[in-house]
Amino acid sequence: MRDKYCGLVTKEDIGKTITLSGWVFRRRDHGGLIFVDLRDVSGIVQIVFSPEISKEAHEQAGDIKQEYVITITGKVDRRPQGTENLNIPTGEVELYVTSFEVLNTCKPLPFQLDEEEPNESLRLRYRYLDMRREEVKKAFLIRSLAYKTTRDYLADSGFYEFETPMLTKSTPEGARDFVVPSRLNPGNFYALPQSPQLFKQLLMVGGFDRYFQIVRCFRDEDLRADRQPEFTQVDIEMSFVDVDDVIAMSEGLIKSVYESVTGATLDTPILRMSYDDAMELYGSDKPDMRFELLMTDLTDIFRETGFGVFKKTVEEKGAIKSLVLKGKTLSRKDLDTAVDISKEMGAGGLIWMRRDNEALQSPIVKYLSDTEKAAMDEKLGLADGDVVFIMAGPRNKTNEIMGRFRLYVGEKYGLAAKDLFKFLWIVDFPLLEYSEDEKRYMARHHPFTSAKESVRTFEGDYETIKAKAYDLVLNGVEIGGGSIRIYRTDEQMAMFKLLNIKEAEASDKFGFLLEALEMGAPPHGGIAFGFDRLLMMLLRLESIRDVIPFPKTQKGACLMTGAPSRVSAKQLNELKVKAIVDQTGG
RNA sequence: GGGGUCGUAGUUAAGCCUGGUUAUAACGCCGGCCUGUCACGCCGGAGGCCGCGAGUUCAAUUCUCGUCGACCCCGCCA
Repeated sequence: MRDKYCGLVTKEDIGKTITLSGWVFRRRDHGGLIFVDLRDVSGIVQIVFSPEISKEAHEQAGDIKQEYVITITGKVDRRPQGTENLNIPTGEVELYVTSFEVLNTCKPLPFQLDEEEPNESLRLRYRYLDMRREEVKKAFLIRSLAYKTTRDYLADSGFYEFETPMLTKSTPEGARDFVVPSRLNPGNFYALPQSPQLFKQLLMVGGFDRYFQIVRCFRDEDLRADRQPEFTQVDIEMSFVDVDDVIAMSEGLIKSVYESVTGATLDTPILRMSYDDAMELYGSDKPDMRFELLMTDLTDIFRETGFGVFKKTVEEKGAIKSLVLKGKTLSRKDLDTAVDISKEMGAGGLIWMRRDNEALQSPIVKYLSDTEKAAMDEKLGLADGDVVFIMAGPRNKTNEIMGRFRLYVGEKYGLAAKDLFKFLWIVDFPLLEYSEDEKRYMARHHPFTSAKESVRTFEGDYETIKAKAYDLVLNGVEIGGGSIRIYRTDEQMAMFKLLNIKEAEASDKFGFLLEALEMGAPPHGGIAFGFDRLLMMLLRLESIRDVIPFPKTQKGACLMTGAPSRVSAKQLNELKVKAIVDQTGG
């Protein structure tokens, strides 16, 4: 049906008569001559219908319209001098059509493929048309390349590829599960995996040493620009490793994917930062490193202050944190806006200071002593024109809000160079987090994460225990995370105890894992990368939907198929499931 | 669960703040002309429940409320 791809016709083909097949992209009918850009996955090539070559073909070509599928036979020729199109790879040649056949017609399109991007709902409803658009096609071709790079790298590094069950067991902790009723076991449900976490650990117990899987995962939580209910992870687990081994392997993988996707070089090792430093300096566990704008702790300067807000913060052992914005001119209105924004973010307030004529100007400057002002000048290295933003309050909360405010300032004043890729490892996460809701400690990562010291024998403040867990961050977005796992039953049981998971519950939910740990489980650990997110970032796209062929809307709907939808009473009966909402009407 | 933005020919947008005659443009579509275009060009034409429902008003695309849908954010979520 064809001798080669449209986009691959070259000067080498001049003089040959070849057959091509594809879609009619654009046609330019000059009456006497008709030009058509014929498109397939590889690109486009210009074909010419001329009455001098074939009167019949030229006449019939009047009927072909946008996106008709045609197969043509014609002679490749060099374009007449002066009519070459250097904007396309095949622009020096064209085909004179001797005969063609319409393989399929196409109704008028719901949107044009070569113009402004249509509304996203429309794109998703007709995703198969949207995919014909150049930029969309490109994203999916690159996605395919990224699969290959990933598989090649991991296979070359001694990893074995496995598939793990999609119909599996609901696990507590973590995200809400999607559940699937079991017809053979009425009243019982499978859960779709949030990740293959336990299976990959069991593969290590099974002795496979290095596992990977490019795997679909499911989480029934609310969607965001970078979150879909089903998404793809590159899931990895390794035996006889510690943190540095997993990180080194990961850097190799990320480097090869990054380089194949972007064509640029990635220098490794990637910078590492402790969770504590990230929170203190950037107010985030996924700092955007494309711009500096570090937070500086001013608490010490105001130990003896007379200014009420700061005084109260010091007394309550809170923190006074600041950001210094250099080289930007802010109006009073800009500053007021910043205050409003900070309040929307949950700040009690935001204090701003401007340094002009070697003096600080601020609504609160009259409450500050000369010593305090001088100390600020020195600690922040202030120069005229600098703007200082200050927040005060409980340390963790203030860090987080200031961190979000930092991102706002970075965005508003264009501090982050758009073309940068800044990778960062966050390490030494706290193992536990106290949940006010549940009145107990929760595993920050998951309950199989090992600590940097034995949980079994630990005494003291549990919140100070650090986990052997790590996240990979790119431009302020988490693109992967993992940990070294607990591999001994006694440690695992101690961990469950810490999390207030009762022995009965533990054995009900994870009995198989606990048993496995008793049967010669090797030390092991791993990581999982958000494949869609990584691609989204590397392609500089705004939404994860742009790298997923058939994504869901924010309400979890597929606009093309209409899923989710109601099922028949018969289906529900077979499943012994009763819907609470009315199945017949709205 | 909460906050916000958007919804006007097939498509992308303008009009709406400040209500009033025939709702505007470009692309697409239909008809005609055109032998070197490549976002071809020129002439002509058709195409609108101004998302849906209610309210205010003499009068609503325009103002108000509700609702549906899409998107962004918080909560939630590795």
